[in-house]
Amino acid sequence: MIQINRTSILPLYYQLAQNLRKQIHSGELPPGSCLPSERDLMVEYRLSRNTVRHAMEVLDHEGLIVRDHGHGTFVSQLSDRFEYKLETFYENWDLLERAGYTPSVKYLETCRVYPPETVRTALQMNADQRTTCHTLVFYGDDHPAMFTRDYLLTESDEEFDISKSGEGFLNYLERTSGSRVEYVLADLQAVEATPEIAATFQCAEGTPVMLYQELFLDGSQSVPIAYSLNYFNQQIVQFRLLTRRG
Amino acid sequence: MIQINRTSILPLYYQLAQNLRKQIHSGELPPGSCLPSERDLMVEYRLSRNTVRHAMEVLDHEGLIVRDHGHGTFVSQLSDRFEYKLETFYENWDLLERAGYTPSVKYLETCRVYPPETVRTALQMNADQRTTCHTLVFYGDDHPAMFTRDYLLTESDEEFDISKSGEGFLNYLERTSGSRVEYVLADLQAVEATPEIAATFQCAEGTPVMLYQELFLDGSQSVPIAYSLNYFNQQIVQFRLLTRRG
DNA sequence: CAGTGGTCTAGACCACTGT
DNA sequence: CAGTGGTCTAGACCACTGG
Repeated sequence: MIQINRTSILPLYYQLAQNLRKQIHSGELPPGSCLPSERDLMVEYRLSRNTVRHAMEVLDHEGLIVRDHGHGTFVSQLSDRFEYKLETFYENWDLLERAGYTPSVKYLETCRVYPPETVRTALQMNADQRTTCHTLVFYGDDHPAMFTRDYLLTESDEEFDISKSGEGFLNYLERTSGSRVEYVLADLQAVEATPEIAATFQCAEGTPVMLYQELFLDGSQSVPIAYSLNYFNQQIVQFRLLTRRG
Repeated sequence: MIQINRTSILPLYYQLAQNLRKQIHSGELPPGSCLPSERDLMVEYRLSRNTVRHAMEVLDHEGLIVRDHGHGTFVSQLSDRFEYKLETFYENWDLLERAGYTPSVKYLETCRVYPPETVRTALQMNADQRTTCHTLVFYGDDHPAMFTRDYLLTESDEEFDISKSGEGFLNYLERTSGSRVEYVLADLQAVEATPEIAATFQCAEGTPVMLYQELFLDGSQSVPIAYSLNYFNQQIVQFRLLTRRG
């Protein structure tokens, strides 16, 4: 039960956080239940108070626990009511899993194209440059959930077929670009379903759909890596997020 | 320049963060510029390293700075490119200010109503209970930006006219409910403009608009305080958010 | 009151970056 | 190499909550 590997490369606070996360997700620590006090965890895991607090801060920021001054630390009662953890981004695949679906992907095509102007400027490109463009459809329990078009700066025209390789998009992106994706600047709009989207989602043309655009950035926030257009089928996935007071 | 009040009620890390925030917003520390190292700040403000790091963590979570291991800490180059700070929520008024508009509000009406079922269940109400309902329109530079309908649990049928009182919605909410709003569970949908919305936004009926629903919660996450329907005019305000790797 | 989380110190060592 | 941020310790005192 108590498992901290002191020789691991992983930081101790990280291992403790992961341990508690598992206990929460497994139901061992159900929503609303009380966590051991920081001092108890100190003794139990033989860690300093600051290290225990570091772990708690991580879980706190994720929205998984609530800390009540002078009272105790409790498992959030909302932990299963939002898809978007605080301040983190997700791959479409993971979003579907979090929403309780079994994800699958249909790969449509890969090609080299001159991107739309919004994409071009976001990626800081010249007008004569082309991008690699992947088009995919994600399914949740075989219902069409997301229509995705990714524009990559890399020259590679390697096909990206997640359904075959099993490789996540972020992994693929980082492997081909050599950069680590650290930030995503996202933009959310309500738009009318184009014929392409309507056919995919089996809805009427002009139906309101959510367009989620993502600009992938490295740790310096100045090197764009890719741009992504994601149309969401609201029947399958919704945007639910938990925010807190500033 | 160096101003830390050691007798203040405010924590030292908080004062340091506030100091740096001001220097960033004033342009004294422009985007991309390098902050003093943690050890320099230690000496400059006569604080321990941990306290300095605590301040940096706060700014980091806000997305205001970027920390680069072995290199330095820098002011984010995106600080003006997203409306939603990480993990925090905003009042409509503040959103408009952040987007560069001069906000104003038109107060439409206050009444006691039986709320829609989604609202009723979110607020954990019985079918025979009524809510106080406020309807407002927010303007940015006199353009209609948000159409808002708030459902409050409080009995009060006091009119809430922000344009007269100058009181923020959160303040009003906390004053009348006696609870402090600590969390907002939000839900984002693309919907067709109803006749009411179309008239307000001066767009065609059926145009896709963004519906942002908010459930206001107290610190325990178990006491609902209010529910809010916000229709956003995408011509005026967009949802742009910065997320980071989990 | 005892117990909780919140703040703070003064050290230490490590991992990483640039020159 | 010197300098940066990342992790960790072992203390201390405070502010708050409940019985």
